[in-house]
Amino acid sequence: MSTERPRLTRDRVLAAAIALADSSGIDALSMRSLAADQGVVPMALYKHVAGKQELLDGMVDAVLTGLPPLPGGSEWRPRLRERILATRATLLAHPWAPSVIETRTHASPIVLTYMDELMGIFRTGGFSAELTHLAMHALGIRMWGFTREVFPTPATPADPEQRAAMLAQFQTQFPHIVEIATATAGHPGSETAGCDAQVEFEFSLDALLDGLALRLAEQKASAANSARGRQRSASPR
Amino acid sequence: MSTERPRLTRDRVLAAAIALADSSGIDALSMRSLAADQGVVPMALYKHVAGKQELLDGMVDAVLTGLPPLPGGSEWRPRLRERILATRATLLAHPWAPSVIETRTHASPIVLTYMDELMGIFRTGGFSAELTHLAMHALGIRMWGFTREVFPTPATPADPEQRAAMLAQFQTQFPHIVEIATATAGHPGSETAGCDAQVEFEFSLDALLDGLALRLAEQKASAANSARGRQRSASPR
DNA sequence: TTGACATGTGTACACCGTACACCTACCCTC
DNA sequence: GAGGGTAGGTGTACGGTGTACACATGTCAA
Repeated sequence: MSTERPRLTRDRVLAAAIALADSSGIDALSMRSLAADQGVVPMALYKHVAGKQELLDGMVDAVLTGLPPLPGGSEWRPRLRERILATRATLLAHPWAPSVIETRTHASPIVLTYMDELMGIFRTGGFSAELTHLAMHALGIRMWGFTREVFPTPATPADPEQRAAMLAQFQTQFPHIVEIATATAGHPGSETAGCDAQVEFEFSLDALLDGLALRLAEQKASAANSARGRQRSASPR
Repeated sequence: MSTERPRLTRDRVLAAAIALADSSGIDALSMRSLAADQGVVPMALYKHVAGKQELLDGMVDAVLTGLPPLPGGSEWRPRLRERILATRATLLAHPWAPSVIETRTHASPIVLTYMDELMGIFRTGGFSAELTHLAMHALGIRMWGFTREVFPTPATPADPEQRAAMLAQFQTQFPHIVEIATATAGHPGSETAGCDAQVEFEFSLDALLDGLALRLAEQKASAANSARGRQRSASPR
């Protein structure tokens, strides 16, 4: 008579964890709350998941499974751009994903595959192994389609009079912040918590890709130079 | 006879917290461990610090206080570069700083001052308010002198035979990762936890600055264009 | 039918942050 | 000097966390 609840599965546990984190936030996701959500005692989860860290690892893997297939072609830049923006689109559905990804300490095969594919895009695009390494570092967390927003806002007092006074003080103390905040006040959604708005992300990504394109050109030029040098020093022999 | 311990101060609490986090890691820093370290009961700390979050805020502020003065001049690029690298040098002494900064939700006046100064560097360098806004987003967490390393390594089995088998499997499954790992194996310190190695950080920063320089040139070009346009349409009147 | 094994339970432990009431020792004022 | 307010430190307690360990149960194979 107690066979109402379907049997627990690792996949079911992960799906429930994702759903719970999506709806109630990552802070509300504890082994206990997840167990209660599944109508089960906390320790039951440990039969399907080694612990909380492994649960989070699995959640990331499960989300990454939804990624579209790797774009083909040999032009590194559009391929990379498309890939990263697709990842962004996938992760945007899960506000907790950025912070969880950032705190992972071990890469699962799925994560490794993702990174290997990105490196492959660089390599087939003409980047040397060395330059690919640096480029991956330059991408950093941006390879996951988001950037950590470090634009925290100070607490504003509720009383409007006090707030006006604070704004006046701000005006003299942080003139550029006020200028930029007012200049871009019309942008809705630029205050998104986990991920920054689309336009800002694309700006950042494209600026970085410009820088990498310059480095690739330098690499090709120096390779051509050294080839000429080798030819020159080899021919007299 | 119990007057051995000097009186607690907010500054003393913050200094003790920083020292404890430096030596034992940020995970070992709890209100209880900090209190024990100071020979005091946990709740005593709350007389000087509102709570744990405020403690962490204060730790960041205390570290930032050690920053060198803002470099002068009007050339945005060397100024920005010097500023950020100086911040990096300051934060490198505190491995916990990156993760703590990332989790702050409110900006203290000290943090706001830092960001305002960065914006000032852009503005005096010719960036429009709008472009400065985007540039700050593009800097993102890199404005603090580090980038989150998202290069986690999978757990390697202790048994050498198993490890060899794993490496062989890696070779076929993640060829680019292996290629790049072996190509850059000689770099010591590239596995640093919180901050990436100096060369990688500077590469990333410079690549990004290249991209921003291009955007600044575009902005100036379009401003000149629209000025010409205005002149042309105004003169007939 | 029986036993093995996977699945779920119950209890317990050591932590965490912090609310609240209390005590104590100092400094300032009369 | 006496008195009192207050800042600093204490003790206890509550609700939360992850998870180790022993035990019960239910399902499938032999």
